[in-house]
Amino acid sequence: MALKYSRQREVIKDFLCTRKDHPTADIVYMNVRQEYPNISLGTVYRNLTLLSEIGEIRRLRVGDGVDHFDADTSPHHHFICSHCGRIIDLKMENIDYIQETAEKDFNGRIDSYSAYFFGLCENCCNLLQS
Amino acid sequence: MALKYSRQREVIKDFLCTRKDHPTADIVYMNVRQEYPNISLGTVYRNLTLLSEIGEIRRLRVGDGVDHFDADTSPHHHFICSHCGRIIDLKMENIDYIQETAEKDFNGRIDSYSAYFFGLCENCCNLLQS
DNA sequence: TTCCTTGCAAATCGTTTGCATAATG
DNA sequence: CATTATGCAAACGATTTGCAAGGAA
Repeated sequence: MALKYSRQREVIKDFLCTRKDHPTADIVYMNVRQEYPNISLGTVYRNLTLLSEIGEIRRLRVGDGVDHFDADTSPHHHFICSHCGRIIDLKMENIDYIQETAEKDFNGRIDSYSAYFFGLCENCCNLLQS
Repeated sequence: MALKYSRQREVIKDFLCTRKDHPTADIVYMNVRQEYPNISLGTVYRNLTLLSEIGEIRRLRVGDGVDHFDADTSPHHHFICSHCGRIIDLKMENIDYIQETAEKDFNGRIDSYSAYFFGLCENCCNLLQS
């Protein structure tokens, strides 16, 4: 299964790189279609899956029932606004020791973890208190 | 929307309390049906949703595309085996300070967080190395 | 009698897949 | 030429919903 070049894949990746709001497949589709009008939704899904399998992007399952995608593959955590659903990158100190904490009393092997934070984003905070 | 008693809801809740493996709606349905043969899947979904909304159970979205349910609503974290998919309760020291860590550089309000750990469970560890 | 809950089936939503065709190496 | 990728549409799996009938307060 050697990878072959595809214009569609390039456009998808490029688009994702311009965004830091973790778009869904559908959002990617709608945007990419403006530059590449007859791309199909299936192709978008296939490429997003492929790109995340080879580690070029990350697939985020934040619990809202829809997959989100992130071109930033560096280790970082996310905040999800319970009001508007926005997903925001968190810049925070390393918390990898929670993995060691979890390993202490566990019979098995822990390889990774994911941490999601929930609450109100700055926008919604202001909006709701006014 | 005052809550009225329903036998179905009781049976669902009772069943969930007997399990610590975080079953899906479908598993709940199949089991409950043995005691209550003509319950419908829709009713199971409706009650699981209702029960989690009033805080009597917890809905877990671990990222496998299916919702799992947990009768244990006390704060605790979960481990998901990447090989067999099993979801296991973790008994571990409190790590709530990761929320404070996250709050430090964040403009907004963080109310909660969820942490999931991934790897191989004890069973699969042994299985795969033999 | 009010209105919450049910069973049933159809609908919805996000995602995946089969297939014939097009593009890459 | 061999093989991967595409567009399209149909299929899929999990979950939700509309509706008429049943049951609790």
